[in-house]
Amino acid sequence: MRSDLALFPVPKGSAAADPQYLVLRDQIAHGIEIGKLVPGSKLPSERQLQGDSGAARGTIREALFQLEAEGLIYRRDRSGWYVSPPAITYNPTRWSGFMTYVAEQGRIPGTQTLSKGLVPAPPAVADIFRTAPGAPLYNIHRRRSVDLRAVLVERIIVDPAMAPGLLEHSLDGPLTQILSREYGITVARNRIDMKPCALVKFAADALGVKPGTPGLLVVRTSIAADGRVVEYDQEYWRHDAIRVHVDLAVQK
Amino acid sequence: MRSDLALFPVPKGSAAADPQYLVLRDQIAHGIEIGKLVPGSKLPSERQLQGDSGAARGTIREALFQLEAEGLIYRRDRSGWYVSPPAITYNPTRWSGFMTYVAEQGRIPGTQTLSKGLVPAPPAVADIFRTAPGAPLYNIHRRRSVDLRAVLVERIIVDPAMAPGLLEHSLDGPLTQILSREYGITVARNRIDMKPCALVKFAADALGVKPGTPGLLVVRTSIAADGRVVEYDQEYWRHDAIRVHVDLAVQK
DNA sequence: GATGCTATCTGGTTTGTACCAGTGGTTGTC
DNA sequence: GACAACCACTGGTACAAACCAGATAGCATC
Repeated sequence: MRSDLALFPVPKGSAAADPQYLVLRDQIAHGIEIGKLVPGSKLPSERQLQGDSGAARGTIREALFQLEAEGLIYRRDRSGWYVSPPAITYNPTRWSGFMTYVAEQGRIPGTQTLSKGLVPAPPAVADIFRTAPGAPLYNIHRRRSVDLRAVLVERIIVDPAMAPGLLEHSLDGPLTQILSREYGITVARNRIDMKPCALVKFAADALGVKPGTPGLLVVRTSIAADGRVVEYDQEYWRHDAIRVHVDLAVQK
Repeated sequence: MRSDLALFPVPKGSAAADPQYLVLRDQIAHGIEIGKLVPGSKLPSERQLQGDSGAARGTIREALFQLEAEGLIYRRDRSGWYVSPPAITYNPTRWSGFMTYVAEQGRIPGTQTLSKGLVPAPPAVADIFRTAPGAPLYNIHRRRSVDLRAVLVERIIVDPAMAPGLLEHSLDGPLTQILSREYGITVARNRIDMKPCALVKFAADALGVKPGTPGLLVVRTSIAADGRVVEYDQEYWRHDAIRVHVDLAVQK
């Protein structure tokens, strides 16, 4: 069975007036549940499903969008619809980098650096780094994948004052390691913000999805023991690829 | 300006080949940004927009769905489209109940108990409470609102052994307070799981939205100092109503 | 004043058609 | 064997036309 956070059975509701697209949704979802369709496998084409069910293509697509919103399937542009692999659990409390926690879950992590360079700090970012607006900051743009499927695109900002020459290193590995090993920087605190979002164009393009596909925006600010900001990181995740788990003691 | 987690300007991308529905989206989004449309206000009807823009109704709806996915607007079934109010920030690290943190953000919290009773524990839930499958547990179903708009529906499970007679109390207020004041129970740890989801039928009905509307599922398990589970809570949030903020020290 | 009916407005669903544009496999050439 | 050209297939976008069903407000009635 698909792992699911919702352990309670969901009341079925009267099957009476379910619109056709929800009925179709149920049929496909059932196929996934019983394992007729395994993660990664391709669904029949829309026109194929149309022929099978007799519904109009628009109705078929409505059902597919539904399943996509639920994270059960995803699409590869103009290639087809595929069954989603299980999500990666992200645990901000147990701090380990992407490469580590993906591997721990028995999956294969991958990283590609899309671009790196110096950019002048926009006012809001300068504020975070406590530097002057327009001051040059390292800007790294990476794409990360699980089992060869791109799951997130991120933009990392680092102050050159903290890690001079950072861009000379290969950034396709764990950045945390580089910062600690090469520069002796250790992170003391993390501030993390998350919100469901629609993937904006630059993220959608990098992930090869349609702009507007649902996603999760995770913004992480890593802070050193002396209070300086080590790293500011915006991650745009595919919404079906992530699950967040936080385990914490209650602060009074 | 709308508060936004993404502090960096998003590269515009070539405006050349933007499909029509994205152009429409931009126009409406612009209207919201400059304050021509304020939170809570109603958009013109779909047919009205159709007349204004000359596009087909389907195209108009495509643009509206886009804005909905981004959390900028929401719909009230068969009533119209409205501009979304700002999201509530949810901070699991600073533990205070819904009533408290909503009020702290200058908004008006509300709670409605939809149902309460005893249910036999499904196996997975029994496991969490370390009790026998089928053992009776309190099951509370509530809807919570911000400024009179329903933002989440939750299902709370409590073991009667820990809080006998709990259902006799009014549950339209903070549950945490009842548990601590009436039963002397204090929460020591919280385990929280989050994942983007589509709102299943029962949640969608309670929130008055279409099933499949994007949402965020938050599952919280509260644990007492002695390790017993105090409360198991599934919250289905409207995706545009919540933002999560976690602030934590790095554990080695 | 409260109640209940009704006309109308709004989004919800479905069908059908048409054409565009990227993917990916095949074929043919060098 | 490598490469380029080609083409069939797949999803993406857009239009038009209906009809359904809940929301709402105004009106008539009790």
